[in-house]
Amino acid sequence: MIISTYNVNSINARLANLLNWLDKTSPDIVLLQELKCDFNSFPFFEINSAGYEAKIVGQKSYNGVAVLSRYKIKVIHESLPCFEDENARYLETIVNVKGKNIRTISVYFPNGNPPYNNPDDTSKFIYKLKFTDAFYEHMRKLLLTDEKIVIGGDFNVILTENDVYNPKLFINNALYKDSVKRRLKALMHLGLYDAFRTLHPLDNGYTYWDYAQRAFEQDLGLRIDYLMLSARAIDGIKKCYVDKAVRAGEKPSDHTPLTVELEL
DNA sequence: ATGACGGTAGCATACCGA
Repeated sequence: MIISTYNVNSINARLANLLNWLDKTSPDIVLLQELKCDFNSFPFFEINSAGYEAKIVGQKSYNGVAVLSRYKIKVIHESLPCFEDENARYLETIVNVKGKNIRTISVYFPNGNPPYNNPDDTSKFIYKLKFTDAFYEHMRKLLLTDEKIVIGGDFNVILTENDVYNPKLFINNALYKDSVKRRLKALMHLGLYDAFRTLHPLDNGYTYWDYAQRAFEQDLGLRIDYLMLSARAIDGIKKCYVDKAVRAGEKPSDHTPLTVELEL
């Protein structure tokens, strides 16, 4: 079972890139973020033709998340329960793989930094914390069960100094604030396992490089995309890796896919 | 502190991102 998470930064701008990657790597389940399109603009025909069912929560211009699968997908939640949100950031599904259920969640956490033209505006940061708190509350309930759960997403959190090319540059950044890191650690203490770190304690594991200043060529990256697995799911882990070739390819997203291989 | 650079909306330039 191969499961990937990928922030595509517009699925329509990334369609050739995405289809090429699906063809080459053939994941069973893909969790996408930042579709940047509404339901009617989503390329269902092309995705279905590639052999994948797609369930999506769309939004014009911003956000948008999807679950793609070679197996049947049942939608459970199209937004975070108990959280009023106009943004499309959360999709929870159950995928039935040869009689076994796996709960899959695609999530796009808020960035939280202020707009450039208003650096004192904390409203986006407050929204980020509220979204994260609501996510925690939902996970607390979900993780009382004994299910196989795989969460893939752009968490917009730099957890440690090993997850960023130059920690000093991010001291005042919303991705690296203590209150944000504390919340991600609290989530993990509920029983979510960081698949990449479990297998690779020392590698940087960057999944994002800024488009500007040739950041990718210099490996000025951030590890902000995560695959978080419940205990039952991490039990079967075989491999976990970042697919840097996609970021190096034609017309890339600023993120690259992160993949886990598991026994169900 | 600002702007790289890229995407969207929509037609010039503003907003968003991490």
